[in-house]
Amino acid sequence: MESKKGRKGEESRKRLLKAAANEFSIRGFHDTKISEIVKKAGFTQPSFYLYFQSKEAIFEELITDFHSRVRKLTESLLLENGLHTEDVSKRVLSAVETVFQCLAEDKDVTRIGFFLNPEAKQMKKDLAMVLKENLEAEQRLGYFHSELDMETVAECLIGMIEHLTDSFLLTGIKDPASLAAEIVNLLIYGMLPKGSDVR
Amino acid sequence: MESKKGRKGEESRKRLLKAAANEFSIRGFHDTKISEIVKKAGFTQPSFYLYFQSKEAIFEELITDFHSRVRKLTESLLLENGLHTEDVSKRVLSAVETVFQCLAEDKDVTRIGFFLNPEAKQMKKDLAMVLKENLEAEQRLGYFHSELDMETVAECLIGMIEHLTDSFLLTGIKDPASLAAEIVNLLIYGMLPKGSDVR
Amino acid sequence: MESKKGRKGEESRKRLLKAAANEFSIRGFHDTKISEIVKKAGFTQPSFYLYFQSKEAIFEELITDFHSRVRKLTESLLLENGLHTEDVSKRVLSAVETVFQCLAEDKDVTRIGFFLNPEAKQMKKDLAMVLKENLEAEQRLGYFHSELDMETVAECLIGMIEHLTDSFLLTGIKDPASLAAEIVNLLIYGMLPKGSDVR
Amino acid sequence: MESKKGRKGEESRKRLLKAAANEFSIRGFHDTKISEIVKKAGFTQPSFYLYFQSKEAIFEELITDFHSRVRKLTESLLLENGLHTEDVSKRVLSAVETVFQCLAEDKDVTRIGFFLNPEAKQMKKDLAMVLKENLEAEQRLGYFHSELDMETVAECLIGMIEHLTDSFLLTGIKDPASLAAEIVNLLIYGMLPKGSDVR
DNA sequence: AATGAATGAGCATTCATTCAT
DNA sequence: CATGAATGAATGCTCATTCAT
Repeated sequence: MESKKGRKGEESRKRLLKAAANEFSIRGFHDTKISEIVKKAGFTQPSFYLYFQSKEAIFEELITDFHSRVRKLTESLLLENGLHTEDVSKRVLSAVETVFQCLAEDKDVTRIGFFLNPEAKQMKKDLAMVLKENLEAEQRLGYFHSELDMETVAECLIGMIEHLTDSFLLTGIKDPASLAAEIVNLLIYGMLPKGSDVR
Repeated sequence: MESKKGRKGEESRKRLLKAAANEFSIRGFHDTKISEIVKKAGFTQPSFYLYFQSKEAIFEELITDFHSRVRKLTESLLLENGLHTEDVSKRVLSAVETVFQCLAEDKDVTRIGFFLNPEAKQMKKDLAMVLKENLEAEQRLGYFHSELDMETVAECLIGMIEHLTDSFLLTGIKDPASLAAEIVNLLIYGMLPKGSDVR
Repeated sequence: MESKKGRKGEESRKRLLKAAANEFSIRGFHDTKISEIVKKAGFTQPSFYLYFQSKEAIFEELITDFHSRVRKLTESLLLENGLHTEDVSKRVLSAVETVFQCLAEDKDVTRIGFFLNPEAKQMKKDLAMVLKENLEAEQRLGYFHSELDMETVAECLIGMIEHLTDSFLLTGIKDPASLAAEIVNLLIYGMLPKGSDVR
Repeated sequence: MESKKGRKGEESRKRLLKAAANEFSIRGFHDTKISEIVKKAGFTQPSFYLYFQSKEAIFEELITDFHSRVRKLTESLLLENGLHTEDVSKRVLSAVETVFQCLAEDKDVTRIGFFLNPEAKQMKKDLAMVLKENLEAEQRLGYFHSELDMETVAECLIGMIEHLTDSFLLTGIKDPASLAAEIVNLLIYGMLPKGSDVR
């Protein structure tokens, strides 16, 4: 079922995946009909089953795709942890921007994997943990003040990323770079005016 | 159809609403079956249609409930804008806590109205606008530094609230007060250590 | 699903069972379509699922019906074993006739349970064993000659019953009494002419 | 379409027939899928249609094979009718054994042609008629007692053969010779003990 | 001689909804 | 106020079969 050979088959498969990603991202799992996926891809219904076992299966595959993309992201974030550029804010900025770039790669798939997928919660938790570790490393080096609970910070960061992705990134209103800048600027420097006595 | 009088009828209606809220919040709109709602409420299928026109209708009603709750929230936030306690952070804290309290009132309904509902986006946008206005008022009074784009701040705030609500509030892990404290502490004072030269 | 109350429901269920029995017996499991069963019973498709879980389920139920009928048969055969009328051939005749009568009770169901059902083999084996025991009891009393392997005899009997049922009983060509008479006459007295020296 | 020449083609055709016979005999007509036949034979689906017009066609061909085998059988039975060995029982034995031998030749094909095939009934009828004629010939010569209805006897014989074939021959539990012996012994001499006064 | 790719036609099943009581 | 019984409308999936190479 998935061991077809030729170039053409591989291409048809991709066409179906793309059509499915789009339909799922617009309509959600249940309101997406195989008949629509297949029509969008220019096939008839049975062709679908030439490449995928079921509606669930293709959904799963899209999610798995997203999963592996996120895995690569977390790995790259861990690496970044090592190299220390002169400025903390630059390092954090770079990390957040990397996240947004990853989420911008394939918008339909992101919508599915990051928002529709019921297991997305775990994925976000994982991502939060990586961010937390990076932040704690910086904290130990004295770049952030020591009382901050970095787990909370990481969760807040995830929340911001999530919301801004949904509202501005996937809608095409803003790009990864500026979203990252906004978040980091806010987070790092806080909202109080320059001279105010902090605590 | 929806204006039955008797005490008993009113009670049955509420039982159905409650059961529906729970089912929807667990399973989402499409995976929720009338048959399950009705079973949970201790009725048979036709009884459902004694009180609600359709599956959509009961979902809408739950959303409307949530909507009006949120409307009250925004109104109270606007009012709070007027009274100025000694400390900015206290005022912001109070506002954010109010939001969390509102979202904690009925968890099932919040899940539906804030996360499942496709129109939730608009509601969040509205909420963001109110927060933005409050923040801008404070900013004009010099409590926050002037370059901050308060729209972005408001959106970030919404993101954090959203995520923390989903992960900690609705799961019962944390309460409104502590969640509000965490967010505000982070947002207001930023992450840099006390003595660092800000900008 | 199967715990409906009213008289009417019970009646509808029976109508479906009857229609299904007929369709299955004519067309076999696979060529029988729910749509036909339902049409024959005067319903629309979904009604079917009001009473039966699936096509498999209704087939199973028919088979189970047949099974319990056969079980009663074997029990009555065991009882008959006790009462000894004057004549062996009469006793055997009565047993075989009982079998045919049982198989004639509901022809459609017999066709399904005795011929279509893949588990029919086991049922026939069981039936053969009961017959064998009865025959051996008679044999021990000296009514049959002692070298006969009663297991073989029972199997042959089953074969005859099976074939005559299929060819003459279910087609309505012959009745239980005459079929039983024919078989028993042949079996008991053999084919050789009266005076020939047996072995 | 069915008249390919080459050696290899002929061989492929046979491989398909064999695979089909096996699948059909195990699963029956409807539960047998072309895809399985073809996999078993080591081909891809379209190859099937290189040799057979349809699923029905290959089934028919297998049945026809069986048919011609049975035709040869009946012819040989008619011939045997002529040669009179000293003993009736030996002649009957030989006939029945010939039948079993024929049915044992290719078990898969027998299962298909003798049990699955809806036209098997007619074939059995034909076979019964031949047997009947043979038996009547013997009867006229005084070898069997004259009141016996040889049609019934023939039908009973068919029933026994059928059942024993299904239960013992095709399962490999017993061989043609012993099966024939058991049947004939029972049929010819009957079940009553030697000395009992017959009728 | 054989295959990768695609399709037409059909069927079981599900679910929201209604009718008569 | 409530229910037993029934249905219209979809949709996922399977399978034999064909086309182009």
